[in-house]
Amino acid sequence: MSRAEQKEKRRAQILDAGLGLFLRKGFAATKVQDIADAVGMSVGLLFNYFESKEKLYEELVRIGVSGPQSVMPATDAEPLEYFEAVAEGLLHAIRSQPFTAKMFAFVNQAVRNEGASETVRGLLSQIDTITQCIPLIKAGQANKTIRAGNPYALSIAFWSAIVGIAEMIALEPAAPCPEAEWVVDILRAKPQ
Amino acid sequence: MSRAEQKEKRRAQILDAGLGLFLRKGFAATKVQDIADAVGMSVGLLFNYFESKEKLYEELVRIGVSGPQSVMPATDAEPLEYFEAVAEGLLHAIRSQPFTAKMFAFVNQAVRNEGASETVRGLLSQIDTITQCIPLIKAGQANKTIRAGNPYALSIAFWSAIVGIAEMIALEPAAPCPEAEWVVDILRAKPQ
DNA sequence: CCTTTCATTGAATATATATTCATTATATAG
DNA sequence: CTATATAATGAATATATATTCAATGAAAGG
Repeated sequence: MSRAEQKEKRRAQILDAGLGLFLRKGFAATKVQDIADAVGMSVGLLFNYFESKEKLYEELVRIGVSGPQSVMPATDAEPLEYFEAVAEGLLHAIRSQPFTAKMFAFVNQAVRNEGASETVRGLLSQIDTITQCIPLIKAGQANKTIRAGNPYALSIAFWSAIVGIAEMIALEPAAPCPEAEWVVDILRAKPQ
Repeated sequence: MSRAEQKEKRRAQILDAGLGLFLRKGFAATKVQDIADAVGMSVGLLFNYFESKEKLYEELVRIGVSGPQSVMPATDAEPLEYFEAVAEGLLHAIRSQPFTAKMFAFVNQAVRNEGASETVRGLLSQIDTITQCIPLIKAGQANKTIRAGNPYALSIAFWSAIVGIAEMIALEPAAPCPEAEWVVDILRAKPQ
């Protein structure tokens, strides 16, 4: 293995260990010593790969916001079907890819957490899924596939459930994952 | 106002400020200086009321686990109606009582957070609402009022939604609160 | 092989933050 | 009113943790 490959692998190990620890304990409660221990390296060495704990965190946020889970593609699909597809896709990814589950939960935790650096807040500001979904919910209400009610509140309910489930599965991968359909029923209009 | 009343009032101010800050930033990221600033007192004085930051946090957890939101009363009621009552009651409390909303979100955050002291973990260990609800969900499935599916997964979905909504409303009281009925529809069996 | 580069270490340093304490201000109780 | 208790302060101290750095080891490339 070349030096460059070694370096990249080491970097990935640190990022993965950092992701798990930041998710479980939060930024401030995670010691660089914890991360170094998790990877199996000395603290000093960790600083050869990342300038600071803050920069490591930033890098994870950067990866998170560019990942598939943060993408809300424009769509012409029927709104409720769109939410079904999003829920199916996310829950499937969460169930089958531990890294994706952790990253999804991490980003949503980072969004809520105040006191992040300016850089991090800037990266995260683009993510406001709850607000972005409101027009789609209105469209679904217009064609009677989504129930009546405050669209913002409906978006909060739907995404709270998705994010909460993701956190649970990320922290306890052995727990059974709920079905997407159940969550979509938060939005679905009752027949008649 | 007597000295004793003064002291009690001051103590309550510290607890309330601490609750808000711990909820927003987490234990480690919250500085005693932040709490003192929020109350409008010097750091030194804060230590006349609480032995340490840790003890202040413990006291909040103690209050939280003894509060109404942690109570899962035994019941003979029809299971789905029970979940309807719980959702109604909690969401109403969360909507109308900021302290309750914050406390509910705080306790659920504390439960997930690793690295708490032994004392705190002991206090929190009694709370495992998700597991406690499983028998009730099975009963509801037996009488066809709750949909088929893994009861544990159903409990996760239901409580993830409730907790997520509580966190959202606690952090942004101006946001519209979802209806209890929408959340209960995660569990509700479809007609026929 | 051997050399040279770079990964790696852990102790030393810098920094941030919890906690203490000597002192001052305030207000209660008598 | 005054004496006294206690509320209050903020600078000093202790401690924990991030970051640096000089020294060592290993292995890639010649």
